[in-house]
Amino acid sequence: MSDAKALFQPLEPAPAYKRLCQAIEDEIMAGRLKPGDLLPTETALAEAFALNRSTVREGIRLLEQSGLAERIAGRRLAVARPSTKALGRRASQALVLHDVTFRELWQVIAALEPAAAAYAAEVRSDADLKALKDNLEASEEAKGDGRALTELDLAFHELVAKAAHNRALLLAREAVGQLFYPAFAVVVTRLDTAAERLLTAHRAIAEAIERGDGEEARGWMQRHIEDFHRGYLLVGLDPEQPIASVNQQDAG
Amino acid sequence: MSDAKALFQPLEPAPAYKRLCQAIEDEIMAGRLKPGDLLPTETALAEAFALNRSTVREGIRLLEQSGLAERIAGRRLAVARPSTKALGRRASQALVLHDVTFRELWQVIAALEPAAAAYAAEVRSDADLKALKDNLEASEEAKGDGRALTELDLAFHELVAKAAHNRALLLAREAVGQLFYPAFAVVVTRLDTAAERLLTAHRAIAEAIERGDGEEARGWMQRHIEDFHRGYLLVGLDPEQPIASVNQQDAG
DNA sequence: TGACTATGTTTGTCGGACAATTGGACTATC
DNA sequence: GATAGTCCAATTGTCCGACAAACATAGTCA
Repeated sequence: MSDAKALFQPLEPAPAYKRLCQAIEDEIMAGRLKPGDLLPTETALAEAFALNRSTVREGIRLLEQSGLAERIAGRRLAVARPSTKALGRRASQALVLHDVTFRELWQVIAALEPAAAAYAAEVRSDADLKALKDNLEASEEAKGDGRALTELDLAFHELVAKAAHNRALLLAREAVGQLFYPAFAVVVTRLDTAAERLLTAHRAIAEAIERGDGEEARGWMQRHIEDFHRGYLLVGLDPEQPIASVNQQDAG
Repeated sequence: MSDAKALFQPLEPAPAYKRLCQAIEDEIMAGRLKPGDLLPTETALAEAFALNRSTVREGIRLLEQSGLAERIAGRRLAVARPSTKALGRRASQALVLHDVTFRELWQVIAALEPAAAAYAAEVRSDADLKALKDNLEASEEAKGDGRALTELDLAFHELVAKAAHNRALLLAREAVGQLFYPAFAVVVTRLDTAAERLLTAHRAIAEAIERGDGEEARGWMQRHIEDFHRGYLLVGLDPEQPIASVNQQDAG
């Protein structure tokens, strides 16, 4: 039994619409279809693959959803690169459905963010730096408004990651970053010292990045992330609960 | 012009098949549809949404591709959690299409793997440990076979991540880990010292995890990852080239 | 009881059809 | 000559109806 399973491949008994999707996907991954290239029209595809247009359309939906193709100018279908945002959204969604806990997410950003800060200090551009400073300024003004400050904090961290000029890093943290929103909002809102500590850390990180001091940036970011964890505990939330339940948890 | 873009939202007259997908997705994310639940049949959905079955089928394809639904027993459609494997595959694909470089991927791994090793040392189960030891044993025997050793190395790192019992971490590294395969194969094959160094590191990591010594595990893992980077350079590959081009690069 | 068959259900695929939208060519107006 | 309006062809979104194959179930037969 197990031998047979190892011996024989699935032999492609997939429905036609899946095979069509796979075929186009292969063309894209092989580089024969480049991002931006227009795909044939549905009727043309139907003819080429000897399938009905309905079937072709189903296959196209798969491509569309995987981000490998998108409607250009509302109409024609063009090859595209899956966007970081969309992928991050999918990943976040999946993590929520898997009841991922705060601890799990925190451990990931605790690993990624300090690294991002360090690399940012090494390779940031002037535009990156300006964006960080603008964010700092806005944060100073939003010090009282928990909701706004939360969004600015998330934005700050994303800007740091962008400054590191590393798309893999950006994608990885995008997936987990968004999920912290509710948790962070609770901490910032309930802990009156949180806003000031946050700003201190952000200022220090931005400054270290400006000076090009990677180790300093890494260290501040690490403490900043650990601070978040402490805040989460102080506010009375349980790190072992699914992140999706933050709204329900009694954080009184 | 730029004002108009900021003023007006897209207004979202999305096609029916997208709205259907969104509607079901919302039900899932709200928890009213749980993983495992059977979705209505296509005809039932068509009736419920007052759409044609063809249109419903297009919407279903979107759900299917996003991993939120899958065919159970070949036929009926059931709510599902997007699998880590599938998500990782999509992410890998996206990274390749974005011409992500070795450097970018390596920086992510360099941040994640040491953390994974440290956490693994703290929370690993006996089964995790056994899997690691089995892998070590197999690796000893495959010392000569570059191809096999490459696969075993990737497996070892995945086992470490699994031992950390952190699904977010697992997902993040899955996306980048697979992409290293060709790069790693080249290094192991061309550098005759690589196999031995690799085994030494793996042994030390496994031992530290067994002892529950997180810092030791982290340290060894970190050096192990840095070693990989050195090997990549020694073999003559350029870290700033897209990872997808490893096969083309002259690594002589 | 267990194997077998009949039947209805559900999906995969097909063919054709039509309205709405869009891009482009063409024309009219200032 | 540039702009606006008009028309036409192409393309997509949606619908309708149909049928074969795979499957689940119940009923049948040994």
